[in-house]
Amino acid sequence: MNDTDLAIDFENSMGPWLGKTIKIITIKLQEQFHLHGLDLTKEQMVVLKKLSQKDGLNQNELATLTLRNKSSLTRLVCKMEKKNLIFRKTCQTDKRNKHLFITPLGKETFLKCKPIIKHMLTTMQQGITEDEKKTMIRLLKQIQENFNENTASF
Amino acid sequence: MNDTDLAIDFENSMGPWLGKTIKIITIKLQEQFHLHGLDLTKEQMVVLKKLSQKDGLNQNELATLTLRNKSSLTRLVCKMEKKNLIFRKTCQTDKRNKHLFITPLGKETFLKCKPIIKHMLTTMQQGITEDEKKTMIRLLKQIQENFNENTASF
DNA sequence: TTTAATTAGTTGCAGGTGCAACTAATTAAA
DNA sequence: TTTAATTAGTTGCACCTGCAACTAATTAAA
Repeated sequence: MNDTDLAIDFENSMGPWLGKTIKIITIKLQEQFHLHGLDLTKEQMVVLKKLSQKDGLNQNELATLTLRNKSSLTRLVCKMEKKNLIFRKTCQTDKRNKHLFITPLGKETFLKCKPIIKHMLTTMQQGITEDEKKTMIRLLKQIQENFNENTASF
Repeated sequence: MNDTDLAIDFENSMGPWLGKTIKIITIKLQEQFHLHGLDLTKEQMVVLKKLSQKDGLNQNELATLTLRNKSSLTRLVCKMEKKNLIFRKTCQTDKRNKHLFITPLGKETFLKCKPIIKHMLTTMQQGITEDEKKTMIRLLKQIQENFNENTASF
């Protein structure tokens, strides 16, 4: 195996570009939350979003939905519970499960997030056509499938 | 402002798709490092990559290059120095600066990374044409620019 | 029915992250 | 030249993350 075989054209690969882009988006989003006086992280926002879509998910389901380790999720929801954004309720038919519910404060907070996120997504899409956006999403889905399919070799 | 105004079509927005994709990539990459017996994080790999491209960068330069807070970078390079992947050298002409250099072990480690990354990028690109890849990168660049340009309003 | 395996969630440990306050070194200004 | 402003890097604090070992509850198997 010579040097040429190992050479990677990083600049023409999607990986690094994806990484840099998501980093910028994350920084800007956090900046906006702070600027609007929202004491909220991106991760907490996603939890609020998921519970807004489907209240009462248990921790395991939410961890799977958000591609998060269950231990990570435990701590995330602990903090959100302390901040009174959500609350936990042990399932009575199966006491292992803890269902998560969004509180009125959580709902209110998420409502405040929405225009910020909307502005974010609009800014992000400047100079990009609807078709290009659809292409982008299609390609991202393809990448995700590539990794799901290749669980064995990858 | 009614409910319709606040509605966001998350599933047809690039943001969430980007977030999920990069998350999967990160998990898979870390998995591969571990499977190949490499005691290395994605972040440490990126540092090795940057120093391979340009040895002797100072911490400030490297922080900017990697879109990382300088305090975060301090800790990252501390750990990498302890693992003997890189070493620090205080600049003699300006003692505030600390230049970073890759060690032989660092070089060797990065060399071991390369085929893994290459495999990763190849897998990622399955079912995606060269043209589509170029489109994707162009759109990602556009998104990055959108945020750079709109620093004032965003 | 008693035991074994599985499942949901928690906790210790190690790592990555940003912000703000700090030190030390350098440069600019009074 | 003495003082003030700037710059590079570090550290405390708080947060997010995964792995592995753990508890408690439930289900399957002997």
